[in-house]
Amino acid sequence: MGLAGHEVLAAVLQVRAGSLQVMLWERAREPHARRWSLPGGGLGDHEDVEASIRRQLAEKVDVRQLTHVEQLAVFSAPGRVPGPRVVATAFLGLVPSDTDPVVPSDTAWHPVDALPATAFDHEAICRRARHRLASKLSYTNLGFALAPPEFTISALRKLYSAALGYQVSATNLQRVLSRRGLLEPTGAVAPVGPSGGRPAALFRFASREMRVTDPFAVLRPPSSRSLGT
Amino acid sequence: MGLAGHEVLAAVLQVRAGSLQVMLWERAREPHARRWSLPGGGLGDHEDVEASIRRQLAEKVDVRQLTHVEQLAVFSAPGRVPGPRVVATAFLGLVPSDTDPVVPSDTAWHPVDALPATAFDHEAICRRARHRLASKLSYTNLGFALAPPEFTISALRKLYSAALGYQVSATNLQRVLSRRGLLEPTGAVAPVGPSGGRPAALFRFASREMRVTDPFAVLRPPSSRSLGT
DNA sequence: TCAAAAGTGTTATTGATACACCCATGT
DNA sequence: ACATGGGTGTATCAATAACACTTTTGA
Repeated sequence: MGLAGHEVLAAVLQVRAGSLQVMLWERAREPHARRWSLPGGGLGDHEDVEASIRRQLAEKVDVRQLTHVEQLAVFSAPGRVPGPRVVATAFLGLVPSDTDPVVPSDTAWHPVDALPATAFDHEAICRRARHRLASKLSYTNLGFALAPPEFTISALRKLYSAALGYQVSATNLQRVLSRRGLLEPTGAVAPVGPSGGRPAALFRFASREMRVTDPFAVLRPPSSRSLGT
Repeated sequence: MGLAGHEVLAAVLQVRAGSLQVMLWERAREPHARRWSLPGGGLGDHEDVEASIRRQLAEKVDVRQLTHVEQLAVFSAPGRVPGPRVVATAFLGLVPSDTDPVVPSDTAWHPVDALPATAFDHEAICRRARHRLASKLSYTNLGFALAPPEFTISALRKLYSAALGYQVSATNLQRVLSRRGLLEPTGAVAPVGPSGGRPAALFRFASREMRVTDPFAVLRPPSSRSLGT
């Protein structure tokens, strides 16, 4: 059984100021000093990889602000970091847009499509995280992890547009999510803006656990209609 | 950086005799003697996890018969195997149905919905592999990895039905795959069976590289039509 | 009364399922 | 001829994109 260093890394994503951003810290020491790096670190002996990444992120960001964590992939190229071989398990983490975690002074948020110079293979991990997020927004209820507990439809539209990288229609977004039973009105309305206009109704996600909502894109099992009676 | 044993494991799936089966070997020694286990082993110092699983599978099955290999997930619970901690990177492997790999005497194929007593967390890995395969058959061209180079529509129907676990219609399967440009006729026809009937036309997959064919189930980007002119 | 923002109704389109029908070949 | 599958045409259904229209409020 090969012995190898094992680290866990997370691309923590949040929609900030209208764009999808990732949390990075600036390396002070070699290797790759002054380059930006994903948070993470070594795997402890008595924790699994998910517990480990949650523990390590707790040093950067309040755990309660992490609304979703999932494995992305293993990165294991022998030369991915200088020196002895280190295998990395990469994660995607999500933080809702209404929080502004207090981060250490070496840590900052960067728009995912304008990354600074990054360390090691961390840019590839960011790309993977972005892609996973965009995919899951389409076929799961993962939007809850980016959104505050309550939000207006136009706020939600901005979140989805930023995360997907293209504009989505508020009208159709509401209808798709409502038909699937993901969205429910709270009954309250948001305060109105400086320039008037109708106050927006507030909504929440019906569930804050990730659930697949579109399991069979095609090749669905036979409908119950043709089986019944 | 935590040091940990690292192993790679693969659930190699094939449609055999009309059912989806997984390759397992029977453990001779403790721990978990007489239980069935996924092929794999330790990660070497100079290979990444994918090279490693391909190398280790080569001992069980001719590499050229492996039409697809992809990462599933990391399994890392501290107690997943007795003794010192071992982290496992699990893979899905696929073998086309027209091959019958020569396997060692301790190794055999088992239908995935009637598994024998399995070792460690290997049953969970098999479940994960099954689920991944079924999902990807719906939104990628992954069928090529289960199918022979040429096949009739009804043979393909049997493959998809076995892998998905429910009957699919030959008519609609052909149309869905053709519309997406995945399937192309070879021009040849298959030899006719003992009881007559029209000879079936032969088809092949246009590409034998995995490609996503249904990238946006919903929340598609705006169509080119509304952007043009 | 007007402007701004929110939300609804309606149509068109796309892509899938279900199913009837026609075709080609061996016996 | 006819039985045995293979393949095609077509009706129907479901979900979504596009867009015009109505509603609600503040200035």
